[in-house]
Amino acid sequence: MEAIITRMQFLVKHVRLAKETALAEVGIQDFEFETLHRLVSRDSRQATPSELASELMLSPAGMTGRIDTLEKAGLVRRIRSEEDRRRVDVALTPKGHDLWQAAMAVRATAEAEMVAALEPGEQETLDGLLKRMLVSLETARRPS
Amino acid sequence: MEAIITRMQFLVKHVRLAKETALAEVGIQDFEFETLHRLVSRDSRQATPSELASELMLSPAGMTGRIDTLEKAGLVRRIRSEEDRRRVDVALTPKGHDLWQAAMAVRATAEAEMVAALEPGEQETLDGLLKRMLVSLETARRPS
DNA sequence: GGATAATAGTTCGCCAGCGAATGTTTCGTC
DNA sequence: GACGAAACATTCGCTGGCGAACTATTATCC
Repeated sequence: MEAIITRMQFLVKHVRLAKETALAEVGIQDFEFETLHRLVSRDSRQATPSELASELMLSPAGMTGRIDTLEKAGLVRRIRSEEDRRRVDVALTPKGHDLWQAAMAVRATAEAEMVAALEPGEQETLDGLLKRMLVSLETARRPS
Repeated sequence: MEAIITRMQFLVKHVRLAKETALAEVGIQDFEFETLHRLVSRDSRQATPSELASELMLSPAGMTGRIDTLEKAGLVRRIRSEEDRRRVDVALTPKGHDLWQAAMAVRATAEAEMVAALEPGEQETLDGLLKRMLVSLETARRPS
């Protein structure tokens, strides 16, 4: 039981390092890519910092920092919302979209390396188990 | 396939946060506990920084920082090796051992929460899959 | 309708970890 | 036996992220 967590931690760390070195070839960092990825997965290609922060399990302060970096690199731009002027929309720039696309290719190979040890059927089993654990955690956290 | 990695990352992050808040009650941080834990799991109750660094997947510089913190807190002490004077042995102090023991209790409950969603049999399945992925990564990394 | 609370984002100070460079000590080799 | 290479740990500068305090805007309620 304890082994499960330890092993997962190592696997995650391993894959993160592999991904980082792979992404370096495209000239982008892991946390930048991850943020762009969340943006792209949205229909509108944009989201508020709060939404991103919660999806990425990041503190608001940390999110601001990330967006700063991305904006300075020209991959993203901030747009103050008109209806609610407290809010800010983070929108993907064309440059950001291009870089995301380039990064997608190298990322896939880096991540595939880890799962390659398992048969397709086993991968499904694994995914199912992980999903159930996640769902259980989400629902357990709700009442708080 | 991509989902597997994403879910694992979230689970790991989740359990790390839960563990951190739990460990705070005992007055110890996650990275401190993790280091103590590695020390305790050794017969001699001590290890060199390099050994710890590789076991914890940490850079040498990061390891030095951790040991500094632990030493300042009196949980650990540095002993220069006599045979090889480049080496340093990190040894657990009585205080360190006590704190580790207290931390073990709260940690267990925090980590168990995550795995609780699965039946014992499923836990074994999961552990087996994870283990195989780890072994595969280790052996693949060897030739480099 | 004006005081008060809640919400969204940012700033500030701090910390753990990294990479690169450094100081020591030991090993290999000639 | 001396000298260059390798091994260990550390220092230094930097960076991403966090919590707490702050600002600005909107919602609530008497």
